Amino acid sequence: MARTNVKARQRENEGSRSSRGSGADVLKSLRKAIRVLECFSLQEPRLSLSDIARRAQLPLSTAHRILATLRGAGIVEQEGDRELYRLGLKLFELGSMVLANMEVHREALPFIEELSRESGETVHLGVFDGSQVVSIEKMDSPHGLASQVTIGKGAPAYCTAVGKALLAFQSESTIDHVCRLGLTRHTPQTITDPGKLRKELERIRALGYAVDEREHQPDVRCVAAPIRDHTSNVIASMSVSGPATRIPKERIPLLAVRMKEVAGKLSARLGYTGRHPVNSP
Amino acid sequence: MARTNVKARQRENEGSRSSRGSGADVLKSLRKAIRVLECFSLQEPRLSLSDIARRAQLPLSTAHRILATLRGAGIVEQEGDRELYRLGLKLFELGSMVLANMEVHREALPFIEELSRESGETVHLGVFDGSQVVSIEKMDSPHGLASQVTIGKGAPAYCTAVGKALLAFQSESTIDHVCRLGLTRHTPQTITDPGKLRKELERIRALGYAVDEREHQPDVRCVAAPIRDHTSNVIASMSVSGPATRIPKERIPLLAVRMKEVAGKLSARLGYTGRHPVNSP
DNA sequence: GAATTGACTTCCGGAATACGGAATTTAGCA
DNA sequence: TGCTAAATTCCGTATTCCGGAAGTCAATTC
Repeated sequence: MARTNVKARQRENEGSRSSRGSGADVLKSLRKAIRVLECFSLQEPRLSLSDIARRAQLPLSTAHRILATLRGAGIVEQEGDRELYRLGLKLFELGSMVLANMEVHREALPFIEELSRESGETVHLGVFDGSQVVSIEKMDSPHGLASQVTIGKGAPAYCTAVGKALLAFQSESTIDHVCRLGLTRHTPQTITDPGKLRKELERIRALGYAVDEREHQPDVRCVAAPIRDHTSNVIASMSVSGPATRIPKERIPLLAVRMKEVAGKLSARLGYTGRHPVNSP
Repeated sequence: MARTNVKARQRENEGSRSSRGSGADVLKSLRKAIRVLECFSLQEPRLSLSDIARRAQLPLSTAHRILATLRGAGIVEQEGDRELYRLGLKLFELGSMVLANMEVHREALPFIEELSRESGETVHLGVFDGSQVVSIEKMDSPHGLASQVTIGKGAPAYCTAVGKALLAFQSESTIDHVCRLGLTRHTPQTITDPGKLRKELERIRALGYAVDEREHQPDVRCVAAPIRDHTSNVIASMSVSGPATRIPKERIPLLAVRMKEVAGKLSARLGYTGRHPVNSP
């Protein structure tokens, strides 16, 4: 009995330590391996053992053991025997499967192309990962400027059109979470006040589209509309974006109408009927 | 001296046991987690706990614990609390980084577009994962037929043009490995005899390009050429492919010249100078 | 070319951690 | 409402992993 209580208490403590809600603190070894993978970034795609050990806060021998296992599975790669590590092909294969199975991505492709052609600007499709926007498709118009955003890389949700169009339809607690992570200023126009952000999201819900008024990159405007699936939940959003000179404020209302129209068509293809949300108890 | 030899032999044994290069049998828990991820496929992207436990040959409770941890990290996702599991966004993010950091992919894009436009056929860029080809980019010509191949999915190395162009320049032991895995017949033209395959690879090395003579898909012909980097190693290959009616045998020599030319240009951009291979001791 | 340095790799005993069978809960179905 | 199949949780055990330390290797310096 005494023993059981001790264990239970230990588990509780561990739970509160992670402070991340519905996660699990179990499988510490696996968590460490994930920490190792998270060390890699677009900026630093190649890391040495000691770099990784430092970043993941693991002893050298532990990091080494994890990397050896990951390498054996093709999840990380290493040129020679004593070279830098990088993420491996297996990870790419697994990652591609995520997209291939994402219905919205498949269904969106023709709409994205159509929008890109008719607007002459860059079109984005993004989903929400709980705190950031992940761009899952982008198409640059041949005439437009190539956009800076990379597919697969996270971008802030609170200062991009795609992000705000998604964030506006998330739960209150999710919005709280994003605010708590901090609203970092990227341009003079970035909304950094949680109160103002909430007002903005309110407006987005009312209008049915979001505008990025040079809030993320200077001199870039975007217009985005939310996409719903058969459960009526907003699961993605779509934007057009371009240099502020080419997308003046006057052009926004028309673009917004068009984006809402296309997002509506796409939502319909995903089974959205406009009825009340399906409750998941 | 003696000691060093013993160690070297041990390493060799491990290598041959796992049959995948320098694997490691350490970290069983991590290996189990990887087995779980490998259960998912394009055909079956959504699996229940018991499906996964069966496929990965794990007890239910173990599989459940692993999935809970992976879910906590966003590597797998689950709609409701008791729904099917699927691969998660985090995996997509990690996977995209692999491509973004792959120099050959970046540098190849303009060449791929050029080839696709001028040939009017589908163009592929692939790399070798040790036993299969992984397509890392593909571009369908607007006039051509949309190809069946999916980016990120592995395809056989021994019966595709991209695959053979890569395989021809791999080590003898790698070629052995591929033969040992089996040369499955896909069409009447598939080369299923290891001896004949070796002859074919020989020919490819001599000519500098590979032809898929309807060996993988019936009535599809491809021509591929290898791409080298600054170490002179073949690291990727590029192909044009189309229906046999539109790519008759007579057209192959010209296509081959063109593919070799483009592959050469791309290799040059990757630092290939045509000098002798850099030896890695 | 010997010695120093810094980084990577392996070893090993202890104990924390993960295992997995069994019990419990949940949901769907008859 | 009771039944079945699946998911989830429990908990004692012992397997597996941990991580400090010793060993190896390669590059650089003197």
